[in-house]
Amino acid sequence: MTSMQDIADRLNVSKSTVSLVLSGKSAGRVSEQVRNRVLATAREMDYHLNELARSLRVGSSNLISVIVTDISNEFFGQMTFHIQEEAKKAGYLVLTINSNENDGEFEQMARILISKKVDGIIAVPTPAGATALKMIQDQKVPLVTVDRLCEGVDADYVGVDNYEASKKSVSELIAQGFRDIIMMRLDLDIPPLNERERGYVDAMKEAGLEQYIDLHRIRFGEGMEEDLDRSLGKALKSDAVFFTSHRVFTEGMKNVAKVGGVPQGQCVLCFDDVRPYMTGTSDIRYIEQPIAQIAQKAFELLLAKIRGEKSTGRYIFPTRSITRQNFM
Amino acid sequence: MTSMQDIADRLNVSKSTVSLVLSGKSAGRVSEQVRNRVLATAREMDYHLNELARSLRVGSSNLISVIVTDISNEFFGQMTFHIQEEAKKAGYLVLTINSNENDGEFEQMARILISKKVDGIIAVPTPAGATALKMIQDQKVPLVTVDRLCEGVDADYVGVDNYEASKKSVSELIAQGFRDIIMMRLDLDIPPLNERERGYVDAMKEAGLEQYIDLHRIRFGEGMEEDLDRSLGKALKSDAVFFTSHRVFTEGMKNVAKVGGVPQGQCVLCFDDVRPYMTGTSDIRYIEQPIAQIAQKAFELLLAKIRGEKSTGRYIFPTRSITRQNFM
DNA sequence: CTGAAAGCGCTAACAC
DNA sequence: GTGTTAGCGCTTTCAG
Repeated sequence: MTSMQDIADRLNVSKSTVSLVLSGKSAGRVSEQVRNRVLATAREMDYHLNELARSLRVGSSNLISVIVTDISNEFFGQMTFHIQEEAKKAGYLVLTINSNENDGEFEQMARILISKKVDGIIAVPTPAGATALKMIQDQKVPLVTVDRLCEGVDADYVGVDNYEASKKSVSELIAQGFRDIIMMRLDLDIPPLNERERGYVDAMKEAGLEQYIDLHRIRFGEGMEEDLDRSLGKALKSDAVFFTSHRVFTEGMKNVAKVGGVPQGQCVLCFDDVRPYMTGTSDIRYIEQPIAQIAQKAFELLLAKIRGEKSTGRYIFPTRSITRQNFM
Repeated sequence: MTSMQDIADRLNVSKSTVSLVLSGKSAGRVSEQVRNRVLATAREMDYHLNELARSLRVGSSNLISVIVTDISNEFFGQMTFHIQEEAKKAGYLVLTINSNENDGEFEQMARILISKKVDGIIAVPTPAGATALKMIQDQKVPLVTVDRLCEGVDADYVGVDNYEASKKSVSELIAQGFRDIIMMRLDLDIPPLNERERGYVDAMKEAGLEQYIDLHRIRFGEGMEEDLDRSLGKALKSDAVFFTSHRVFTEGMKNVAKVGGVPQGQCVLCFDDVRPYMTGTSDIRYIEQPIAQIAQKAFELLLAKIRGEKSTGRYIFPTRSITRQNFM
């Protein structure tokens, strides 16, 4: 394919002149005439810049990466989408990576990204992702973590107060007369889920309902459906069920479909937007995280880091409890 | 950061030797002793290959790109996910790009990807994406198109028979006694939606139900909610409503939530997996596209192209109609 | 078995 | 205003 040299040869100018023109740095340094001829031949010869060469030379790739644990989780899908839109505005492309909640994959991917010389990484750490995060930092690649705080790693973080959000929503349910509230959570040892569990447990205790506390741990991946099947029998007899994440909710719903739907009078509570599911007569509510804001903040922090900012911070955004009333 | 030269200097060997070892090409060309010392110091000095330099030298980046029109559409989200998994196995990373159904963005992104020297592109073309596709082909970047056939461009294509799938499902509804079946489709001039519409219309006509044909076009983006609001009044009074894509379905469901859910006895039909929505007493069915297979085939074709395959082909996969019975 | 040297395509000093 | 030159970090002949 055509290179700057090719254009230079054709025009009998040097490739530095061509470079100046094509990279828009010709202002006052190249004559109008030459400029136009370069531009014209570039078009004519169907020239496309070789970013690889440019990146190698200038030491930055205009590429960032977003590593999430499960892209098929709508929450992360949305987050990635918003980060991409922000990145696009700033002239960055984004490599989307899926770690599948797997520490090994996370580390391996971090290694590859370092090699690729990405300009920065926004990551949702896997359960034991600290080593990978440290490797990223050792290589001086700008890093911001999202959704899950990783203790022991001094990196920017943006997320929500999962404990408070969970506790508040459960307390609301209790105030409205629900007693037998059970919780379905994934069997992953990650801070958000642990916090949501703690919020639930504390809310129940404070209301004197410890005898109703009922926690179901659902395996992530292999065995999920089986666990869901087993737990759902119990769930169907309760007053309310609290799904602690979008993924366990949708999977749970597939199972609920098998047994004829959510029982009359039961309330379903879920973390993350499930608006499209609030269609029937059943009472479905959810806790909304401000995804767009989280994504925006994460990218903003990353950009600051890329531009040399040293200090790190933790940013907590507020959640909202959504009940159907909000739509009427 | 450490380079091969640094390691070479430390060991008093040449960087070519280091390169040989580190790229695994040392078999029988470098002594066991030197090999081990190189490996050890590389680890010690925390060496990470600079892929940019390698790519520039060898002329390939181990990077492919997937361009979809709307990543927040679950169908495309899943597709991207599966392509990523396939790519990972083959040692490729994937740049996920969102064109937002916009021809201009599509073309601009194609241009950037060409500059980035991606090894191949899997694209869902925008409505008038032919020029961008041609540009990609002119630059000899391997290309396969998915979901939407772009007439006038000789590229690999993988998708489903939208006309047949739509017609068959509508005919089934009619056979089961539904008459007043209305269709909700996005206002995008793209082959799959046009085909699905044609399938619906033909099924209705063949059953002598042309007087019931009722097509609602919903704007994509700005105005979507407004259009949905207007159309849904009508929809609620019909026997059945056919949403032609996942996006219009979920958006529609948000609206349905406002008015108290799907009316008793009404049937909702949709393209693409909506299993988690089949929870209530309402009759929800869907047409399933074999996403994983489509993704796999697309990547397989791309890989073949990357490896030099010249001929192009079109691959059509079968769909399945899913009704609740399948889950019992 | 190991080293020297060229070059991928570009940018940025620095000269003229 | 324009050209020369060096060099980003790597791979790959080609010698020895």
